[in-house]
Amino acid sequence: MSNVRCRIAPSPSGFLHIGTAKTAMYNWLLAKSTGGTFVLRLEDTDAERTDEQYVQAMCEGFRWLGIMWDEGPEFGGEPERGDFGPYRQSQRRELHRGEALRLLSEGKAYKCFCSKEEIEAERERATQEKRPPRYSGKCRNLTPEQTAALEAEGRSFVLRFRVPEGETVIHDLIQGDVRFENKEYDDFIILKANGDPIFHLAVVVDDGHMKITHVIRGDDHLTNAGRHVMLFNALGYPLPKFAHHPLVLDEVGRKYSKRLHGANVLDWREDGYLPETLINYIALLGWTSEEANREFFTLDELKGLFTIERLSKSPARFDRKKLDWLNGQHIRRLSQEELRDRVVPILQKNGLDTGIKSEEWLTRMAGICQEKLPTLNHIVEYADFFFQDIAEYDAKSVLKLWKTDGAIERMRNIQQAMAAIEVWNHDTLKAAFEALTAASGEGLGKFVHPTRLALTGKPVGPGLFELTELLGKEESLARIAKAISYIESLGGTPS
RNA sequence: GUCCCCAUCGUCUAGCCUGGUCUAGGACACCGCCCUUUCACGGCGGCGACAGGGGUUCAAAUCCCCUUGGGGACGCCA
Repeated sequence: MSNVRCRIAPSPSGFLHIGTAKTAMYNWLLAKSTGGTFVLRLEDTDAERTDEQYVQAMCEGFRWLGIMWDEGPEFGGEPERGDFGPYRQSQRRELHRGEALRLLSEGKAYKCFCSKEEIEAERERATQEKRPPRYSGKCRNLTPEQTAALEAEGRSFVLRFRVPEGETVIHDLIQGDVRFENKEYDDFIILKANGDPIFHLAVVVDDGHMKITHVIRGDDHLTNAGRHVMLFNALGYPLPKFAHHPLVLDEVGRKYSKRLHGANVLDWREDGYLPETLINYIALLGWTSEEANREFFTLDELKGLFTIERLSKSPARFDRKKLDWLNGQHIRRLSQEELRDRVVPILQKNGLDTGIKSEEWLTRMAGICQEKLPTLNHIVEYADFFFQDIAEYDAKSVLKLWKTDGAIERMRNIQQAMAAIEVWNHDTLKAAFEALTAASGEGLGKFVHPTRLALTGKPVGPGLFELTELLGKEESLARIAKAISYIESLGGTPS
């Protein structure tokens, strides 16, 4: 058991963002690969943007991916776990306040009476004059008398951190040493006028008190890390190790916006992707295995292979095509039973009554589709004909396969051959079709494709003999008969 | 505007730290061919990159600098 403790500290804003998922997974992986502890802490300090429903939605994302926490808040009926709670930032307000006040008493923070409007105006002026927008430090050197006087006036104040002189270095596990001149930071607020802590204070206090040893997070926090290091030092907490990884970029290379489809990891569930696929893909979005030329990983395998050292410094774009490929790989790796269980609900959701078939039959159905499915959702396209009559035949295929000379004769031959089969299975069907081709001297495809059209209404799907066996003799013959009368109704055939 | 980070095929990357083994390897995508009942899978092959410029060095994708490009941060949001 190591003492590694890492955390994911998302702000519950509605759903689990793909970038948050990636950060969470790397932290989880570090914890799991070292026998450490993975903590979930909700950064719900911003009351206006927090809602229990958001928490639920986000945690469902984690749950789907299989990234569970060792310590975390009570949630969805489960009790709080861990000795460092509470795990909701909003419930740690007094601690944050206390630490802020401690900094104040130690002279490491000071009261600032500037109004929001003043600050904003200042910032605007700076931006217009193309200066960096920073707090002027106006209240930094207020005398105790001035402070008392302002307070007596009833002016509200915030607490600002007194940024020390010098330089701050972050020994980042991914980025290397990153140096900041402290001048680059203004005296940032740590406690709002209403007494709530500001993010920077809250994270540092919480990370400190929760004994977090490693902070892996997006490099949008790299500049914040400077503030945090100063705060850790001022508060007298030991410094955790930092690792800032690049953000997930969308397909055009921008920060993956939360408005984009796919920003929510559950969008992918919706689209028929396996959680295994997302795990694998997200891992690859910034990490490579030491073992060269390998892309397929399960969560469990990742657990054994993950090291921070193999995390990449450069940002990666999201590539849908590669995700699709990976999804196919993972689908093919499922057992037929697993695939069945994942695919049946999708059929049901699409109004197909799977209850009319046995479990065993559904397993076989999943099996014959397995090699073909790019996503789980494609099951509808590949197997709907098993559960309902054919509404219409694919027009293009009709033109190509049925609206031709000899189409009817061909179908009748097929009908005859099929009707004559006594033991109805893949092999006997195949033999019957082969006999047909032998007799006609034509390729197998000449018989297979029209039959597929008759049986499924489509040009694509599972292997014909497999599907026909599963459809059953009676139903298959009924559909062939129906197809023949349809072809007849087509009327004259062009030459 | 200021600061920070990044930079190898279209995309994800290996290699870079510890220069020579790199006429730069793999994967996705794309294009051929093969297998084949379509699609998919699989097999084989092809296309395709060290951003540019300066150094350092006998030797640079690998080290240094500049430029360019991309990203991020500058809230009483987190």
